[in-house]
Amino acid sequence: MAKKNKKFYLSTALPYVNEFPHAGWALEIIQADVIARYHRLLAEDVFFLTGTDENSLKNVRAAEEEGMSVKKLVDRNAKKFHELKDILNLSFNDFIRTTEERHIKGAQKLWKACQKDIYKKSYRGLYCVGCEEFYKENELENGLCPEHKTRPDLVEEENYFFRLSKYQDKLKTIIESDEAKIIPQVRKNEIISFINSGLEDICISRLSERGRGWGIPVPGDPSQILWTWFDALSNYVNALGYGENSKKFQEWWQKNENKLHIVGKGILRFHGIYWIAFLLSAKLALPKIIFVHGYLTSAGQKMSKSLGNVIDPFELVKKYGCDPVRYFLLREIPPTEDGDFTYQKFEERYNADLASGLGNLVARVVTLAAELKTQKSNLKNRASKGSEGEDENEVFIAPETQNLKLKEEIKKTQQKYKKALAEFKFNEALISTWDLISFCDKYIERERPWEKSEKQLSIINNLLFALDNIAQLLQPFLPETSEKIKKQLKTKKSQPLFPRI
RNA sequence: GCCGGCAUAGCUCAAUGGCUAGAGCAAUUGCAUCAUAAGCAAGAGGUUACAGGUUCGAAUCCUGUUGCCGGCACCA
Repeated sequence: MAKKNKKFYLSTALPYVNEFPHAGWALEIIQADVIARYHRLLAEDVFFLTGTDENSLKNVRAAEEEGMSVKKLVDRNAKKFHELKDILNLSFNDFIRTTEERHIKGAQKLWKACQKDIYKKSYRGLYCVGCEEFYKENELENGLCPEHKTRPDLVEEENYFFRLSKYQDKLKTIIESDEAKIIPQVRKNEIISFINSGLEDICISRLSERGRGWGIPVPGDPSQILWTWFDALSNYVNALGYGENSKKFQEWWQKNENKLHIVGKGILRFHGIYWIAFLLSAKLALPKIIFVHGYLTSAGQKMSKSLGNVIDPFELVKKYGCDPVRYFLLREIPPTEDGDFTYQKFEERYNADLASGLGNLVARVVTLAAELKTQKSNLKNRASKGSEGEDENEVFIAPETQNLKLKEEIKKTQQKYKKALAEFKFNEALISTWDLISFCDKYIERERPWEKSEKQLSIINNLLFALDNIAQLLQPFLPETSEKIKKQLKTKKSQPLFPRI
């Protein structure tokens, strides 16, 4: 009888596809990938979801600027986002686009499930015809549109509203008690203080003509489309088959405790409040954890087209390779705060940690092991010809080591690593791993395994054992490098992992 | 403006109110030569933003000042 593994569901946010992906998005999806791979290592069944948000008016406008149909634009850009899978070695299981039938069906089903909390009301706002956008009073410059320098019209239209106010107390309890846990604490506090300031009902539909008909129609009222956030958030259940109430949906969402959303700090409210409220209204299960990461800046500034400082993950990988990019983002950027990218910092990290640290250690150990292997097989050949095959095991990764100090060091590293990952502290998990690398360098220096001695074999075995463990720890972070190390330990053929820059 | 957070070595960050405030990177010197000029060791680097206060004792707690950051609803 096959044992049922623990299930683990995680999602990234869905990025707008009005532009190509930048390195900030790479940060989020790489963080998610590490968590997914780590849980697979723990022998859990993992479902890792990502995708693209395509119904936004932003996409309509981007298409107009480029003079192409919206469909064509979102197809082209969504493809680019999906290409990151190969470029960054991502292991997501599903990629949902909000223009897919399964999504549309699910979003409309969620709307109907929330029906008792939805009502129609007229909405008044300041509307700029040029921008085709509503502005708030404080967004205007001297009462004029900042873009067109014209006076916006006071427009009134009927929209559907969601009774968010009704859920205020319930939401407060859920967030405060960690029934849906927001990590880190500062973000949780922000959400609580936002709830405490009083929740008003929110508008969850738009007039269809404002979006040129692009968007998901409100069930029973085709003159309106779903507000993009009501639409987009439902992807987390739609990909599991909420639309047709599939077995998959029941197993992975309704009956599964381990559900994680990974989001950027800018969209926390949509997840920590609105999404929870929609789920409560529809009487669906709630996510367990919402992990909120910071943003990636470029040379200290926000990445923007006009500043020309946007970091392109495709270029980065082309120049340095996939694992160095993963390593930098996970090691250098504090997981829950903003972190900065510069080429100088990138290359410093690369040379110090990857080339001189990990790469050099693997090279020296593999070379030592290879030399010992050659010596041994020469001796053997002189004694008796052709007893091949046994050599392989002469110098091999010992399944155990007798060196208690090394054993203890590895155990200590594993514990720190585990604790760090449970708290999404990717950088700290890597720091512990690099402490073990440094321990090995000191061990080599002390034991001098390049000198012939009786201990030589056991020293090198110990090192191979340690490196095998290091490769294992690196697997979620640097999957390709982890494989390469394991292969070199086996074949004893040294090949530079990270050539110095 | 209101609320919250942060300020520690050149850089990135540690330090339940308690030993001489610690690591890594960068830089200096010595040792080593298995290794990708990589490794190891040592010394150097500090008014813990500033000014007060509480305490036997403060980076840590309190007050004030300065600076930076975040949140403050429908960003369609």
